[in-house]
Amino acid sequence: MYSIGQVAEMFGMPISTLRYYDKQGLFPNMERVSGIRKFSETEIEALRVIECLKKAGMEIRDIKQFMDWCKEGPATYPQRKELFETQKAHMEEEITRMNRTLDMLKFKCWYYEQAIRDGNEEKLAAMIPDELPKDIRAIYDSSHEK
Amino acid sequence: MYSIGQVAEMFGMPISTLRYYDKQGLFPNMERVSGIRKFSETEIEALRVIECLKKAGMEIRDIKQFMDWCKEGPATYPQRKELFETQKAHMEEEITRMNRTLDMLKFKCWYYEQAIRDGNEEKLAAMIPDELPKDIRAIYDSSHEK
DNA sequence: ATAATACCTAAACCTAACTTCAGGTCAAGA
DNA sequence: TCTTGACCTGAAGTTAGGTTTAGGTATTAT
Repeated sequence: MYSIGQVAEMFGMPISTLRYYDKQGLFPNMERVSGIRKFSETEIEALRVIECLKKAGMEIRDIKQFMDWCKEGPATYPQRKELFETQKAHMEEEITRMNRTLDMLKFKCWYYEQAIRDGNEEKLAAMIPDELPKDIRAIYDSSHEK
Repeated sequence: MYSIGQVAEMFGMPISTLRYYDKQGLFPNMERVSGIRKFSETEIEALRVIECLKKAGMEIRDIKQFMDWCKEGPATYPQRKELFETQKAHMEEEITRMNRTLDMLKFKCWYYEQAIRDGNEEKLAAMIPDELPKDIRAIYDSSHEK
């Protein structure tokens, strides 16, 4: 059994955040001894889950939903699975999108390297092939003004 | 030359957002005719850049900085390059982190598939090898309570 | 005895990026 | 003429995910 201060220390997060999570219902089983929160292994594990799910971009609302389903028992396995399937699809989409953005950033880095070397952007215009993806061209074109 | 309404239509965004961007200084060269905003090709291009940079997770503040540097001319090439290098590193880190999270989500999907098939989680305990990354074990362990 | 800690609460505050609102200008159409 | 529609402004409201504040309790150290 840990006090809120100990848990905050363990996870390197402010006490206020733990109280906030509790208020949002993320520790539905937490005990109290004369008003004071007692974090058991259950809550420690829940906190690890919370960190994971937050990294997955899940909102507090949805994390609470998950915690509530866990509390309800095996009948909610399908819902829990569905939740993770949705989250997985979302994350895959995000990664795809981010890789596209990364390509653009790489192009921009290359572009400015050339521009610095040449002293101006004009010579570059001729070098940029027309088949660049539209968003990369956009970012290229826009660098023209002034 | 486009009106704010036309641009909003073109980009599928609310007029209020365009006014907000303008107020934040993202269109430093925009003309006005008797108080009314006139979006030229320059602003259209700027808007495409804004969309790209927002996807890269850049804040409005930083996008404004970039727009201002563009206005200042070639002397700011190094700063602009630096901005994109930083953003690129940040995005690469993000992608790495997200792939780890994705692994966890895949595990969770698999896990619940088994749990649903078996009807309970107990049989699974024996199947989970000890060498699982800590965060995956955490999410596994936590599914135990109740 | 008293003062420092560690805990508690409700409620106000914070930031980013918008959105909504209330009130005003101006040109074109019925 | 009058009213509709597109534009303008500053200011207030919104949402998420906390953080800070003000005031209170309970235990421990001096």
